[in-house]
Amino acid sequence: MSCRTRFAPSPTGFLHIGGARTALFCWLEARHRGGEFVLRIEDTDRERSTQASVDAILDGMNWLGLAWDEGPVFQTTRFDRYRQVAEELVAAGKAYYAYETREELDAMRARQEAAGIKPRYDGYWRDRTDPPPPDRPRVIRFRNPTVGRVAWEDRVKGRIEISNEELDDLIIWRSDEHPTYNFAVVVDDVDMRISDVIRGDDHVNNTPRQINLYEALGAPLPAFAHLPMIHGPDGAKLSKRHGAVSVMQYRDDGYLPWALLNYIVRLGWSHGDQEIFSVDEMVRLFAIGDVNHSASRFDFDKLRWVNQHWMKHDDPARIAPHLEWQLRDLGLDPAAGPNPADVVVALRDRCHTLREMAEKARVWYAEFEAYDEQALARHAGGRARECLEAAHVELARLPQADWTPVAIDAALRRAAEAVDEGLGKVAQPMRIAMTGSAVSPSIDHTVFLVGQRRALARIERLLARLPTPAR
RNA sequence: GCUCCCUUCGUCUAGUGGCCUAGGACGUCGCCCUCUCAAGGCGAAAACACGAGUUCGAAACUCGUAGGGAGCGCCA
Repeated sequence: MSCRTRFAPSPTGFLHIGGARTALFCWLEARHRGGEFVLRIEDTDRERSTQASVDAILDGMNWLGLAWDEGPVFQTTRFDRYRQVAEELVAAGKAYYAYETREELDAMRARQEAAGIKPRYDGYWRDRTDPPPPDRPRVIRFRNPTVGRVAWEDRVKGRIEISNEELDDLIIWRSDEHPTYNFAVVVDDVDMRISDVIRGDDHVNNTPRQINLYEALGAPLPAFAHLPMIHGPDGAKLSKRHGAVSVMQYRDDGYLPWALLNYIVRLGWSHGDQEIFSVDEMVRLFAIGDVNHSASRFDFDKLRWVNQHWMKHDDPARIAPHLEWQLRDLGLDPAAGPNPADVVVALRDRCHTLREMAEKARVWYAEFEAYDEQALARHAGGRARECLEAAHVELARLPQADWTPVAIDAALRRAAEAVDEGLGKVAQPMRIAMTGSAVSPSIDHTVFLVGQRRALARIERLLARLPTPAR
């Protein structure tokens, strides 16, 4: 059987980090083995499912670049099929009608909990042949085996075994004519010929009853792989405060999609000591069997480091479009300044996200408002005026074709020499002239990106503000 | 309560009985480099949850204990 995996979110929210990693692992396993990856939307719960969530999930998948080969398949389009299978099971004696009301079931559960035993359906209608009572809700329950054990070799966790005595006769068809989750999943996975069910380990407990369903349907069992959870930095469940926001929030915050993938692939999976993986490498090296058993915590510091790594080591031209997106998001016009790829080169050692990069790039796309007074006080006194004047002379002299960081560096060094000072004495006032502050990338790049005309104008602007020396 | 799962530096992890005086990475700290800020280089502190057992030998295997997580719906 060739490899077919699926990612099956329910559209009741956006795609968050946990879902994204599940999707990634499903996608990687399929790609690695040359198989197919199916996207299925589990929208049987009409109350909670929304179109907005469907769109949000699709957006997230697209942004991450996790392309699916089939789907999205909506479960709501398959109700006839679920009903047909449920009725076949009844006809085959593998499922039966039951007529309890919700209130009766709640009361049964309450009694069992009070008695300190695991709440389970008592099987009242399991073997009853009396005619159906009138005016009662009717559901279909699966006739779960009562003896024996269910076991499977989980591809992540190893052998897991549970006694059938722990299971009860689950409802597969609700009184409101909807299938239930555990049933729809199995019918879909069988029909879609899913070979590897990869999902969060909150589903381990569902697996044995699903296996029984497979067997009742006479369907071949897929391999199961249950992924450990991802927690927030504090070890608690991911909440809005930390990771449980939409993956799109990571785009807004300035993370590269492939950097986010690199970070999350290492949550629970590793390949020796390697930390950095391109998407191609992940596909080549990933194997679901190498995934860890234990939950992990989301660490923003490491994500930021990985993101910077990719900003530093990728082709700037590949980063530039993402920076442009951020510039626009800040209300800046990328056309009103230098080539964004050059900005990437100047700033990538100094920031961890594209957001920070765009904010720092502001001075090249718009005039800055005011000078940093503290910077002025520290660096604009002494011989700052002479240094700036010398720099102005040298920079004005540069032919346009020589407006490069290398030539600018040489020019500023000549200026420093002319006033008999170290480069630092020229660089700091220049920095203030260029950006208004005492912090910026190396002075040659800073000046280069401002552009020649604007650079000269900015020197003049600062000179005009400095007190005229008494001659 | 019952069932299932998990447990190596603060965090992500390497480790499949001797290569472990437990390795790497993020973060932290120190030094170097330096036109600011970074980045980079070098270095440091930092972990096998606990207890028994198996074995010549255990981070690794077994059993217990503790701690954490998940599930026990006509939710998914």
